[in-house]
Amino acid sequence: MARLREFDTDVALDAAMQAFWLRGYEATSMADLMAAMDLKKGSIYKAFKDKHSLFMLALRQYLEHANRFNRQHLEGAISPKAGVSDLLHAIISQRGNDRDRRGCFMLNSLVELAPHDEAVRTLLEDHLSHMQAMLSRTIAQGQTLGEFRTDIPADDLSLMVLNFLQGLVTRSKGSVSVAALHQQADTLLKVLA
Amino acid sequence: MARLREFDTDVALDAAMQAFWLRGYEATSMADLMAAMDLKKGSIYKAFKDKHSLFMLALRQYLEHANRFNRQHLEGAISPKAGVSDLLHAIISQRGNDRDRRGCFMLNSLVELAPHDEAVRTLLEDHLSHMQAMLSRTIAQGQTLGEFRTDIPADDLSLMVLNFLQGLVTRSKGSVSVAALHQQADTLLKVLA
DNA sequence: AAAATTGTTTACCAATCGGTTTCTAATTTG
DNA sequence: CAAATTAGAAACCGATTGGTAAACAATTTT
Repeated sequence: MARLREFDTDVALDAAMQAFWLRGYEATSMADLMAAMDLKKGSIYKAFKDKHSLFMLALRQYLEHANRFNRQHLEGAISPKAGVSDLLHAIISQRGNDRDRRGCFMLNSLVELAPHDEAVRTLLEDHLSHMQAMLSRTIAQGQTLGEFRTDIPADDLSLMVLNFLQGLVTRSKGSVSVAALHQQADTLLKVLA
Repeated sequence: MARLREFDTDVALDAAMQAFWLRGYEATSMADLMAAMDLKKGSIYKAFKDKHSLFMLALRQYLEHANRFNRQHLEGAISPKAGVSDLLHAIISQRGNDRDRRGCFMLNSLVELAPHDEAVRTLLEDHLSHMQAMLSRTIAQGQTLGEFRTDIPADDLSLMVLNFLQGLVTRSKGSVSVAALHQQADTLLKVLA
């Protein structure tokens, strides 16, 4: 080890994530990244190899953060049903603060890159199935407590919630009121009971 | 009028649509479009103004086609509920034939461009609200026939179907079996009854 | 302190980007 | 046929793309 790095890798990575999140992979140029990360091109390439590797790291960081967020809301409530409700409304509230319509970085990447980029595809595949498993566990608990209908397996219900959620976030890329989204979430919860 | 056009505008536009559909707006270069449309650059610019105008025309053409498709399946069945079922399974069947994981051109554009491109955003906004209105009408009919639950307004149910559908198509950008998607659609139908 | 090693900066690279200009070919109108 | 008009082909445009090489600066090891 000789000269030491002058910047914090995590801070720089977070800045890169914000840039990719805002514009997507293709539309984010190295110039954009340099500005966002406040680094010269050489430093970026030395620390993160290339644009694609940097993107993968940024995406991984986002997924870890999203995972923590989801688990906290899903399992931090007083009951399984309250957890599902809390998660839905928390995600919708995030959309309300999203003035640039950035949406969900995971879904953006799924749409833009998953079809042509196998590394992205498998990474997101794993994330989605993990999230579904978590949801399914919570819903199954709620079923034993009588909070959710039992005529449909928890696995199927969790897939429905996930589909609903993904559609809702995608839809929020257009112009929809946050209040309407909250109402849609309540409709889903009613249907699950 | 002097010399007449050697190519069919609609055929060329359809080819452009395929190209944009496959890779998205940013990732599709003029060279890609030239190859897909089998035209030289000059001809494209003379006939379609520029890349963005060409994209808007291609997107409009797609939306018209999608609209016909949706209406035929939704209203061409023997009952409202059969129509909703038909539409869901027809869309899923399309995903099964989508080896390149192109997904839905409308949703791809919503995710990639709607946040930064107002023309795209309003166009898709109109399309989505029109589709929701159509769905809502069909579901309301089904409610009077006793095919759908009446404890939730048709407007809310239609939003749920739309969200579900969008999430499902987005999800199919990863690796999911068509059979699983059909099952998820049946779960939704069960919940609507 | 000298050598070795690593981070930062600057300049540079070929390739490609979307778009235009120029020239030629074809067709209509007078 | 001649003039006018429009389509198509090819060359060309500056700007930008992602990525690299080289020079310089800082730190560790000997």
